[in-house]
Amino acid sequence: MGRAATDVTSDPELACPVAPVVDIVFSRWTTPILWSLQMFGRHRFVELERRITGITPKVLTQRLRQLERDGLIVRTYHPEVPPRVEYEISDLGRSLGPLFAHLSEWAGVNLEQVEQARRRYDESGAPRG
Amino acid sequence: MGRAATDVTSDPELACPVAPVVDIVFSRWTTPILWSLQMFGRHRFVELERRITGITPKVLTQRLRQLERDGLIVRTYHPEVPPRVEYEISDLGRSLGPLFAHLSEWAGVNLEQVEQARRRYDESGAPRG
DNA sequence: CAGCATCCTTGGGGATACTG
DNA sequence: CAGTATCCCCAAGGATGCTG
Repeated sequence: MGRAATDVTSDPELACPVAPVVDIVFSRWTTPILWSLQMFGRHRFVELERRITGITPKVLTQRLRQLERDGLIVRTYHPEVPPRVEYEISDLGRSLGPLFAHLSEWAGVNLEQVEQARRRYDESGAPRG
Repeated sequence: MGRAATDVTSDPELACPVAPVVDIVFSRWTTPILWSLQMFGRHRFVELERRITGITPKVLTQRLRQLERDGLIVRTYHPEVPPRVEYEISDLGRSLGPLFAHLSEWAGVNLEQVEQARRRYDESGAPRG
């Protein structure tokens, strides 16, 4: 799915062991989706659509399918009128929790440094050479 | 840089605290680059180009600039003939180490489950509804 | 409601060629 | 060597409209 070119895994020695995870967990929009399901529980399609600002239904569908296929979320179809579909995080998806915590902790500690570096670079740091 | 649309941070309450990190750390090709510098130390441009299979010089330059701007790597220009440029990881970049370890540990434990889920989905799991 | 179909746009990357 | 400069392409993503 997606970026075949990133598949550096073909060369075992030089492979970056993080690469496979990136395609699974950090595709566009996936972290807000997983985050929403993780934090606020079960969601219907529209609820996700509303919660995640800016996403279009088409793309939301695509991402949900991908996440379902990867086993990170569970989709439940209720054959009613009007139809109702619910998405919830799976155990596998929940296992990403500590990882996300780690990530947001890193952000909390270091994001300011990154922005500082950017300011410095933009003012005077243009590459000499 | 890149995906402005992902900037869900505008809405504080619903914001996914992980989102900002994603743009910084998990852009395309950044993890192999950081991984190489982290694991094998200082690199010249060609060395990186050779180590990271499939990347083009143009894109490598782009990513290196981005990482330098974000303060995750340090670029050193040696005014010699022929010119020599060296890239190394910064302290800030090195602070991602535990995170990467966490990621690759998650991969080790759960990647097989993901692939299993995919196989199951592809065989019989097409969304009913 | 929860989507799928269709059309269209865009810009990230790829390929190639060229300099200081 | 370490990049820039161009050109080009395609697939992710947006917009819109329609169904079970």
